[in-house]
Amino acid sequence: MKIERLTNQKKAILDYLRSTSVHPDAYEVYNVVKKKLPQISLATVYRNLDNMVEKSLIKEIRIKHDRSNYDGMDYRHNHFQCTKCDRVFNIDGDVLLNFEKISESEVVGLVEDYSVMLSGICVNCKKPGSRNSKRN
Amino acid sequence: MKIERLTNQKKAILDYLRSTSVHPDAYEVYNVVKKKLPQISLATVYRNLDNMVEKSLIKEIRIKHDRSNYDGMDYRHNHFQCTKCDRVFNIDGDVLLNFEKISESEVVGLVEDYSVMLSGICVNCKKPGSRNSKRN
DNA sequence: ATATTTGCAAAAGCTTTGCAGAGCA
DNA sequence: TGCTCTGCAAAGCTTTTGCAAATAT
Repeated sequence: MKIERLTNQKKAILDYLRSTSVHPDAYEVYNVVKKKLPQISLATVYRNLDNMVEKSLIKEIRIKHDRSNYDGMDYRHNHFQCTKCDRVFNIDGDVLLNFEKISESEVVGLVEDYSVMLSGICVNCKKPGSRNSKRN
Repeated sequence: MKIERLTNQKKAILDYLRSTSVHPDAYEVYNVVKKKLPQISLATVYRNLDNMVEKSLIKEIRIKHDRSNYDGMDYRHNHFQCTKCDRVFNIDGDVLLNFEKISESEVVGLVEDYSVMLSGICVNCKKPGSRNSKRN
């Protein structure tokens, strides 16, 4: 992995993502950061976002089907997406343990559905000597 | 909403998605369906996938960050994604109620993390007279 | 019969990449 | 100084769209 340098661009992007809960996409990040660094380029934003996702400084989430959005909050949380306005809200606390509490009290709104994505190492990749690699 | 016609193309696409658990993307669907209907076009596949997602015949899921994948299984389930090979496996049963059982028994593999997306109507959109609409 | 759906090709939109110069360590 | 990072522009990919012909009902 490449050696890491802390540039103003990277700092500004991370600062912004840490300060907001609007889950912006790359272009929104670009527009905000451009106020501080007027000649930053969109390509730099993309490169840094990728970089920060890779080292788990931020998370990539899917809100719309044609782009990535980014979540810079550094505490564990989950999400609630409104099916009317598409906005995504953060849900603090452990959803799995408190699902009934959350849906009953309607902390964020009326919960109608949910989907869970577990992640980890699958049975195949756990086998000793397994050389599975990412597919295209 | 438009009146609906059942074309061979739509039938073939749905048949394929109902028969597999590989969560293909649009291009993979196109390549499989092309064996039955050699001159089907990729645009038709996209149009029908959109259409079927809209009326909840299938689900759109995000496996890779640059495209949509599709899940045609018509029973309720959730997913487990391997961080090594990126493959996505179905998890039957209620993950929220059986999370410990699933992670302890390692049904699909070693569960290291999870994320939950709830959905429904947010507090704002629930307000009477609310006219929130989808954002770009 | 006729309005929807398809195929084709082109366009659109998000994201990535090559390269020369700028800037961090 | 040396090597990474940036900005710019172009390219790459996935997805969408216009339009005339085909097709479901």
